[in-house]
Amino acid sequence: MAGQLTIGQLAKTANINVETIRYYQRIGLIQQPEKPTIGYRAYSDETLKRIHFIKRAQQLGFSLKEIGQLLDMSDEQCETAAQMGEDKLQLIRKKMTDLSKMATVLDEYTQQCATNSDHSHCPIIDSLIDDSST
Amino acid sequence: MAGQLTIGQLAKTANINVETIRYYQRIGLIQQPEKPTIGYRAYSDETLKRIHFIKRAQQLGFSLKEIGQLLDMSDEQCETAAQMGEDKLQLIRKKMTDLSKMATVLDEYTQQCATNSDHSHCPIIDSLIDDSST
DNA sequence: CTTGACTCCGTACCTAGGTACGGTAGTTAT
DNA sequence: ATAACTACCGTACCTAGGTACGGAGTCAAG
Repeated sequence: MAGQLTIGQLAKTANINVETIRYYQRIGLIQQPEKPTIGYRAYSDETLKRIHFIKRAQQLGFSLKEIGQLLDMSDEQCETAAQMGEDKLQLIRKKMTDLSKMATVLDEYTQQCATNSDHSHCPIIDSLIDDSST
Repeated sequence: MAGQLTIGQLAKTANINVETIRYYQRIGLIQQPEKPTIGYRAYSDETLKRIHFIKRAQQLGFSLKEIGQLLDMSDEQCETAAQMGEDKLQLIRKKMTDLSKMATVLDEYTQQCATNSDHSHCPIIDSLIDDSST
């Protein structure tokens, strides 16, 4: 069914903004259908699938640029896709350890704040000023 | 010592770009010293400390806007600082679980790629297109 | 006293991922 | 056929965190 949607219908179906679709066209992520002599441009559900792809890939942490590369790949380049996946995985793991470190330090600071009886100083502010732990 | 640095010296000491200092001044994070009639503006090591504060707070995941708020707080507002710390901590933990989910899915995909013998299809691409798991 | 390095200042540009505006053309409902 | 929606299109604007440029002033060394 469907297969022939106006940009507004496509936007609604994909749960995305019309302007975003137009933006994706501008940056070459999706193609703009030919404009018919009569009526509006018709979007196929190929395009809908493509948008779903984009959104899912975004959820996995891929940038639009990387998503473009993924979309440009044909199946022969499975290794490239796999490599990109692994690279991204590395990056995610790195981000996680970074965040973990942040959390540890922040947690320590807020704990100090909670048990702070001297109200003339704030441990958080002091820590950031004095550089005793970073 | 020191205490009287030119912007270039300050930048070098703080290991930061001159333009970045000027940017921080523009957005009000640090104050621009008065321009003397003769010579260049002189930066104190108060400013240096402030930059250190900014950089450390950034490492903890605070935005420049939030850092501005932290810097504006006097010690009476320890509770506010503590609250901001806890809020940020929550956010970090949320980010971590999100990343963890991403990693799980990505890992699964790349594993499938590694054991893929059918070279006419790439599991990563297929997964993103077919939406069988998201 | 001139050359090179540095400061000062405003303004423009950059990435990433969009959102908003405004005029015109085309479509649908009454 | 006229109002009320949409589509179409270019362009401007937004956040965040800067970086780059260009001209003019200033300073220190040779």
